[in-house]
Amino acid sequence: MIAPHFNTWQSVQDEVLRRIHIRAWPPGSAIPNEADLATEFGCARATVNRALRALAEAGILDRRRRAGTRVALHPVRKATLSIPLISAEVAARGQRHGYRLLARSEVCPPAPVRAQLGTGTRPLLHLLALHTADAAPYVVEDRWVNIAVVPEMRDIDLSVQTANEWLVANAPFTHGDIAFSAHAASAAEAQHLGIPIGAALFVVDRTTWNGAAPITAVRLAYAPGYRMQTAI
Amino acid sequence: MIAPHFNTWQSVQDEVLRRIHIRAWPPGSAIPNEADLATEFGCARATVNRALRALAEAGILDRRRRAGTRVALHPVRKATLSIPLISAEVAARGQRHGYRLLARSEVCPPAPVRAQLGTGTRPLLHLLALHTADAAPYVVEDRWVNIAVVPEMRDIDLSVQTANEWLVANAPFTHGDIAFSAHAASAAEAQHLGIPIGAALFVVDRTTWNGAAPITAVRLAYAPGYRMQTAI
DNA sequence: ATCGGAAATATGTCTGCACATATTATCTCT
DNA sequence: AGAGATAATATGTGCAGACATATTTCCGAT
Repeated sequence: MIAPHFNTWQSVQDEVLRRIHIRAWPPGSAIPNEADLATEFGCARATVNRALRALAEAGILDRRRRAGTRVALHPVRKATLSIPLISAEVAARGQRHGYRLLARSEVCPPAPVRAQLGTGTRPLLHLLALHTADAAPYVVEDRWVNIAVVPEMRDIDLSVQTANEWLVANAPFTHGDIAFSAHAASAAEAQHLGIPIGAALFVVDRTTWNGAAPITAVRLAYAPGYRMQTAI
Repeated sequence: MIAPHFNTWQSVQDEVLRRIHIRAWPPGSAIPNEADLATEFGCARATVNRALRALAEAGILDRRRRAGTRVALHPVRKATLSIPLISAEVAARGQRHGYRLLARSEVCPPAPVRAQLGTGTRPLLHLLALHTADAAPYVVEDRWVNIAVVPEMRDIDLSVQTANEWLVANAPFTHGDIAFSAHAASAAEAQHLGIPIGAALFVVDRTTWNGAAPITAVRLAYAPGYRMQTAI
């Protein structure tokens, strides 16, 4: 038998996937170690490592030092979805993005926002805006900005530039969290989106920090019909 | 000035992030090439490559051969969210998972499902099931299975094992797509979940293929209050 | 000027080697 | 038998060098 030859980490990855797929390596089973696979595949261990590491990142394999590599028992497939600017999102749909600032104030936020950001009773900049796609309401943006860490924002004309655009360009964040849910449209949301009260809205809640300092919390309520899609 | 020394790809990554943050390398600007950075950081080019590649995968950097590396202009942050089995999801919340098969039939699917799977007018296995968490309704599962590619499924008792559990163990998929949206509860969904008709439901639509052969299309309608959360 | 091919360049990746590190297995002493 | 120290092992990662590949730039022929 002639030993097949895999010289790229992609081809190694494909071969590993193939074996998992034909159940030569069934879920839960241990696969040979990197050194053995490298010998069998006729390539360097680093190449095998690259392939297996990528598969582990994708959730297909479980790897632990000394314990070896096994095929994930519960293949927790990971979907990666990109979080674009709303203007880019609308443009990608081939529509024209519009934006209107509906309200702006500096007030003490309600308890849930305070808890989320951890800013206590300090007043924050509160913004309410409507994004449109080809003049149709697209998403209502309800945002709280920790004005203490980005005081420059007080002087920005947010009727021409969206808060998010200014923030991504001027106040980068180190980390954040994002949550997706469904909510019934409030009276205000219904009015801005031109839909009945109680309609099902796709809602994205995002909070971002720069180190320990909270930057902003935003709730995006998308008009009915919105789908967030990705490949797995 | 003493040249700082970075010997792990993580530390290189941290330093690059730091420079992006302090705007030494502002959005859109090109950063030095790998060889120069390796010299400056006192490490191998492979180490710099590892760090920059990871940042590119995260959407922080844009890299192109010959053109070099630049800080992403529109930081399309990528969120990765894992798609667990529902039983694992419920268990992770510290609740007990329950499952009840509500209906099972082999019929020709409606047009949207036919279009999604591309199986034409061939009859498919249709399943309707309710998952519970600590006896409370959790999610309604509406699934179509391409029985032609997994005929063994005809003989499975799906009242004890969920269709998804059987499928992940016996009919692995090569790729798929997943979409998230919000929908108003239908009469049937409202009844099964014990909620009013028209309540806002978080809906996940997932379709999977094995190569060119469609395997299954499933719609998961979660009970109100469900949040899908991840870090960015 | 313009178009096409050649040169230059930055990233992509492979190799072979070494050592680090986490975790498991084993052995020893009580 | 049990607890704690010790060895073994698989993965994680670093390094130096080499070649591959995609793109851009440059230059010469028309």
